[in-house]
Amino acid sequence: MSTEAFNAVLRQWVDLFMTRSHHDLMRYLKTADLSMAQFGTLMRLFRDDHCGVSEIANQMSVSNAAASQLVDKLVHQGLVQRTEDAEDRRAKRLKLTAKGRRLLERSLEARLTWTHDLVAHLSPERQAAVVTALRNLIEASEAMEVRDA
Amino acid sequence: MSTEAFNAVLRQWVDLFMTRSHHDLMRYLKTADLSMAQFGTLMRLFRDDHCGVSEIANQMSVSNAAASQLVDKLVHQGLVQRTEDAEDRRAKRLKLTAKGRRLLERSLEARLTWTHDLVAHLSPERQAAVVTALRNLIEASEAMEVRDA
DNA sequence: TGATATATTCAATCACGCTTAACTATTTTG
DNA sequence: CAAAATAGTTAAGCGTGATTGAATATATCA
Repeated sequence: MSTEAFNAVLRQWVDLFMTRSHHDLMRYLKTADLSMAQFGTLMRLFRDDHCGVSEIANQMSVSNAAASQLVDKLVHQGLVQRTEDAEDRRAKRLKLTAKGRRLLERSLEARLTWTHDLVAHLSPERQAAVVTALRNLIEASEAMEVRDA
Repeated sequence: MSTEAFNAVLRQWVDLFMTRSHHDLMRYLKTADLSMAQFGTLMRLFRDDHCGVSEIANQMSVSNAAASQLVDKLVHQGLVQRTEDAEDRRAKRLKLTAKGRRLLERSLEARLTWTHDLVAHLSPERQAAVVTALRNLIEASEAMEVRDA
């Protein structure tokens, strides 16, 4: 057992999650009129605000110019706030607005539509076990360094 | 506790998973030269092969014409097999090729890069608990009806 | 100070994917 | 059997988003 089983089951779960939630995400992005790169940008800012345009470019695997345009649209939509960085005035500091945060939260919600009935298929004991296990997983994830580029 | 806690922790996990794995997926799709819709199509076929063009269109929220073009590209890349349906000769039957399946599997792998060190941050007992819990989750998911459009 | 590197934006261009509309082939219906 | 509906493909046009190459402003270094 151990590592292999752990990775295998994690993989299986991700696989299942992705195949089931992809459709919902696509529909949501279409109604919200967001490109995948824009959505990724919002997610990046959700995780960590203090972030410049170059970092977005790197994150999304596009050019700096493209990232600049992309951010510009998000700013015009009122989803992102763009201010000068006081310490390095070449750089901009990007931040989600309250509106942007709300939109992102709804998108996560959209990916979970299919799980609404999931709880009914699990006994209370199993539900509790899942909750504990996921909490441990989350805790462990947060303990890890956030990988960069 | 119960349902609310269950949904909350599931949501939190999905949130974390998405924000961490999005970058890896983007990079992978870029190197594999796949659009998000193409990737979604592969995932759809991974879940269930016996599927026509219209269903892809519905799944991806695009027109039939767009789905047809999209599928055509995947066929030319050797990722999807397109054959006539023997029972209804108007329809086509789409299926992943071995190559398509491999590509999709690697893409799932790409999304799990960041979890490679995760196991080190969990005690063996907790690892075992996670494995059990996820297996239950997977089992429950598979017991559910697959939602359609 | 002068030279170089970094962060971002602007402008022009280009390519890709989507949409609509027309068309073929097959099946179903009345 | 004729008419209508269904499944899919093809073609033309369009819009969005990406790239490259400059331009601008700031920062760092020798």
